[in-house]
Amino acid sequence: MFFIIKQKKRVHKNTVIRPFKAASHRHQDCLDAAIVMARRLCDASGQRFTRLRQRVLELVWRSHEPVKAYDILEELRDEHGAAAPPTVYRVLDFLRAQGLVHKIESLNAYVGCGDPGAAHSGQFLICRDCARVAEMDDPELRALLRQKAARLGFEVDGQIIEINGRCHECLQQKGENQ
Amino acid sequence: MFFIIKQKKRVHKNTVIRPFKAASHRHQDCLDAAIVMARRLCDASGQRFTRLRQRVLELVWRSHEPVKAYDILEELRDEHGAAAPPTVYRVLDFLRAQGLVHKIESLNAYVGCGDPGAAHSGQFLICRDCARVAEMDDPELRALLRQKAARLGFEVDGQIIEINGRCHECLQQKGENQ
DNA sequence: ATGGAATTGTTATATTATAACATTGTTTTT
DNA sequence: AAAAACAATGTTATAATATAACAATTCCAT
Repeated sequence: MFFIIKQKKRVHKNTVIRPFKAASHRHQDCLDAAIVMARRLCDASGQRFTRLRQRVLELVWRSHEPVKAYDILEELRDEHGAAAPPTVYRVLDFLRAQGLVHKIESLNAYVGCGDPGAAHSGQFLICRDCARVAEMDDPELRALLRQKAARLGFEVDGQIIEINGRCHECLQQKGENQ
Repeated sequence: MFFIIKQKKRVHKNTVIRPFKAASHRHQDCLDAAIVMARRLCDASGQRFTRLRQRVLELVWRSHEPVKAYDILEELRDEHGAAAPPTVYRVLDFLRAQGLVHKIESLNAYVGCGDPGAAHSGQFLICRDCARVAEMDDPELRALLRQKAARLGFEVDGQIIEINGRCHECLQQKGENQ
């Protein structure tokens, strides 16, 4: 008797959560998507997605480069008079708690999360030429890390991974300039 | 014809560069070793291992917990009158450039490197109970990271890995207290 | 000993972040 | 609808981290 086992072709789960987008991409779409998702998530979890919170999230998503807290602050001041550091940091803390925003520790700056909802601490690729940031959330990487730590008897409950280097586009440009 | 291939037992290269030491360890030995290595390295590379630099390195190695720049500053002031932030930051920059000290980005704090000489940006395990830090430098981990990044066309030239969790000792204690 | 380079000192200020309490806004209860 | 309870934001002050710019000192090679 035979069992024909259909070998499931290993689906390559896409671990790229926030890719390096082509220069030509319609960034407004990124922004819109982020806001829609944020609203949905907040609704679902009973949190209030206030005007201020939305505005800060928009500012974080203004580009694919990490944004500094004090840059956000300055924008808010231009737009709406008041605003002091706690305003910004409180909102950033809120957005981080919801998984909508990540902090890049090595830059003291903030980026929008490409896949909020699935709580995670991603793995960031930081291009030193264009300053943009991509985000991965790779299970293999996480697993290996956990395994290596376990060898020392260490129990992982969070990881910060920030990789510096050059993105595809900048590498190409470098090639052209030679 | 046969070839007998002696399967080389995979030597498990020790990737732990700075372990969690038992509470009972003679810490003076850690400190002494660090200073000796530092002097040797500086001699070899024609750098000056001055009194100040040595003193700061000693302060960084005072324990296995990361040390804050301003704590070092305070110590220096107690000992020797003057001293201002630039003094400390300059020395820390020097020690980092020599690979003698690492900065833990997520803590804004500094730890001594367990294996200076071999230039590297290690992988840090940070215990959230006892605050101590261990350092690994695992080639597999580095390779996987590089490989995953390469899939996105990203060329890695440095990584920051800081893992939060609980060290072996603290896990054991937690067990006892239950 | 002297000129040049490296190191350290000094003063001022920039950058990043939080504490503590007051006010306003929103929801729930009555 | 008024009041109570809570969440969010405003406001003031200050803490914590880090660098710029220039002066003084120390060290080393000649």
